[in-house]
Amino acid sequence: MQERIKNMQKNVFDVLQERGFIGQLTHEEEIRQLLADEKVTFYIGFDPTADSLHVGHFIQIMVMAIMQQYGHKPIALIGGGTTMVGDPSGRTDMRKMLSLEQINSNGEKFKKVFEKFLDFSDDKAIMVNNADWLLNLNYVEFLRDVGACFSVNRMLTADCYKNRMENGLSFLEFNYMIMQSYDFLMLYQKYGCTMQFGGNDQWSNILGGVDLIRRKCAGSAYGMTFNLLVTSEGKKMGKTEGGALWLDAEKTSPYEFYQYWRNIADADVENCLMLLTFLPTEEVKQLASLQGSRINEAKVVLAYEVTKLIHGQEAADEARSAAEALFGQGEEKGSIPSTDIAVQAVEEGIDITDLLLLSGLAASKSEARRLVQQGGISLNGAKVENFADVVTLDNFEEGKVMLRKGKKIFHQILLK
RNA sequence: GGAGGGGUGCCCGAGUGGUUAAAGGGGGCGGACUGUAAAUCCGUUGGCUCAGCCUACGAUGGUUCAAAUCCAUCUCCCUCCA
Repeated sequence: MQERIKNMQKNVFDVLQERGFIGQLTHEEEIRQLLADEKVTFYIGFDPTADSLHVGHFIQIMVMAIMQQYGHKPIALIGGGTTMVGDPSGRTDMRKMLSLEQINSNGEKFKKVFEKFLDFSDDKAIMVNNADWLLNLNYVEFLRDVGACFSVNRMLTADCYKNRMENGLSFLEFNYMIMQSYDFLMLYQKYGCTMQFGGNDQWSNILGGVDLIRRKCAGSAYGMTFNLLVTSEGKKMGKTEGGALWLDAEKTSPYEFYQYWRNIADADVENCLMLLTFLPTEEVKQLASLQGSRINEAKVVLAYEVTKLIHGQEAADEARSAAEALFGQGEEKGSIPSTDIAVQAVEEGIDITDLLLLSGLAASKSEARRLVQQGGISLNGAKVENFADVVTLDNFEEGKVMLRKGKKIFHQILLK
């Protein structure tokens, strides 16, 4: 807490820069100055394309939270309107079109997450949905009013469109940039929002809005982008077997979530601590400087802190003790992923392959067989030698059996 | 609307009548080594009642003893022209 108060005196711009958030800026000096002198209203947009947010979004949320700590006012924009169009940025093919119902239900889930990280009381932050102004636009009116301000020639030079020139780009998607630019204009007029932030991939969309505000209102607006979460090798982070690393506990369990960060590469520890936790910079530097296997201590802190932010202290504690139990010494308690099985199913004996299938450790029997043949499966700590092995009640201790796949994936089967 | 090119396994991409469950690469998974790291090496990567069978090369129908490969129709995409 003292740390935070001390930080208060610093310019939030410097904090963001020091922590490695900042990517590109439209006007570096002006932005820095404004953030130091004024209470700035800024926005970040989130398109509800899935039923949960993921780590990429979390960085943006961190920025909003930090900005708010320093007295600035975030607008969390839910892209109920823009999702109807679909952002082509960073994509090689067109997005699947989502139904309005789907978009709305996703948007509701996003809302809940924002409420967890931002203080919306007393107008300290607001949440808006661009469906409110985009869905009922009059086409011709809009074209004359806003469309006239965009040069197709210039739009085509934008990176996000350039790489779609080969694979094709529909007119629908081509309009995305205009939609997002219009959002910024709306928020500028309605809430005095003068800054838009986003991931690096949003650069051209943000520029579009800055330009539009200048043309329509002769106003000054600014944009800033943040580095995407990538590994030291430049690969996108936050990918798991199941796709993205989701923030929703239903889609990525706290234990899996914890393990993801616990297993991060050495070289990425500092960056992740800076971007994904509120730990003071000095502490992060110190943790990241640990040498050799001691760097694992930093990974534990990272995993614990991030899990705590997303899933709460209790879930973080459970995930940590589960990990300690499985990988080291420690009482076995906590949240190891598990599957229930009926007693009668086991009484007659169940094939190990079926059990692997049931637990989700293998996607097919062939895969299960392969895993066993390659020595990748163990049951209660003993390697399974034969894929024809049958698991019976004798294998259960206190109503459960522990399966392990590979070195790090554990799964319990609970008798029911 | 016209002319041309193309749709192959998770992705990229070879393959133009049989020996092709389909080269090669990427990614994934497992193993070895380690620190629950990285790098490296080895193996594996459609399914099943697994040395046998089934399903697969955009879709449907056809030619053939035999088709991802030939023909027809449809469909989607790309390039150029309008």
